[in-house]
Amino acid sequence: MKPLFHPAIEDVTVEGILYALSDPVRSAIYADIAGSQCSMNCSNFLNISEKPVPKSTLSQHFKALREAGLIRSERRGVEMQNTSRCDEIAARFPGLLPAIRQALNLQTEGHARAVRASRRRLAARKAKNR
Amino acid sequence: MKPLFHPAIEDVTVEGILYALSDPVRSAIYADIAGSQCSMNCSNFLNISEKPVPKSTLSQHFKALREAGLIRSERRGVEMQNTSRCDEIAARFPGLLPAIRQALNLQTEGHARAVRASRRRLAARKAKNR
DNA sequence: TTCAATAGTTCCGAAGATATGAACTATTGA
DNA sequence: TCAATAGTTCATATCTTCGGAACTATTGAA
Repeated sequence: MKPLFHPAIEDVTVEGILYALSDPVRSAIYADIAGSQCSMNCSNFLNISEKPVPKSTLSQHFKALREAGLIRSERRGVEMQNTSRCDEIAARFPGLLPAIRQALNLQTEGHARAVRASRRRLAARKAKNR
Repeated sequence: MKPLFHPAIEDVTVEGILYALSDPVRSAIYADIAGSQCSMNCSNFLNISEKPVPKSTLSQHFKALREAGLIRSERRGVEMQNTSRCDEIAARFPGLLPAIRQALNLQTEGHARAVRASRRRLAARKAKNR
């Protein structure tokens, strides 16, 4: 197998990072990898979205994250070990990734809150109509 | 003319912001608009890049920034007045835009430094071969 | 009012990017 | 050696983006 391409940290661009994280599937994958101490393999993410993501698509998403410089992928036996390169990126662009992560967290919290509120409204309406 | 669409601030997404700013022309436009007190019209940006950007393309870029929630565009006489919505976004996603702006600044500084160093090397080589 | 100038938008075809099923490669373990 | 597992690559259908040409809105001058 061809060795996978990883850019040198000085070739990593802000635009590349923003683009890689501008896809909901990729930002979810990245959040998982960056948030967990241990490394992750691709198959962990087949059900990351509402509908399952095909593995060829998943492979392309990992490639995009890799080529943006966000993750490092190394073969470990039969599967891939994916780790975040956030320390390197923090040295080059301090504060960028934490700010994005925080914003993504706020957004999912806000979304969860909206879903809960909508469930409450629905339940109230049902109770009223009983 | 149809009134231009601007999303409500609660419909603005992190992914949308990242995507809008992941294009070098758009991030340059946004940096200019956010960095200046006064409003900007589109024609200011025809020469924002190395090669001039056609106005139809520029119009699409403004649309992308608008629909991501980053700017507000209003007609002021014959031209458009573009202003940043960064205050609204700061209330929803605190710290996100400043972090991105800082990273983009670091990157252009780094690039300028690399260009200067390369010019110095070139000059040194010329002097040596004189 | 009419016309020209200015500033942008919209339309549309070409070129480029993305998603995904199918086929392929690499590794492990039986 | 073979099957199972994990992921990549390929081919192609689909979606996006770019940019020239045509169109729209506004202003100011004749």
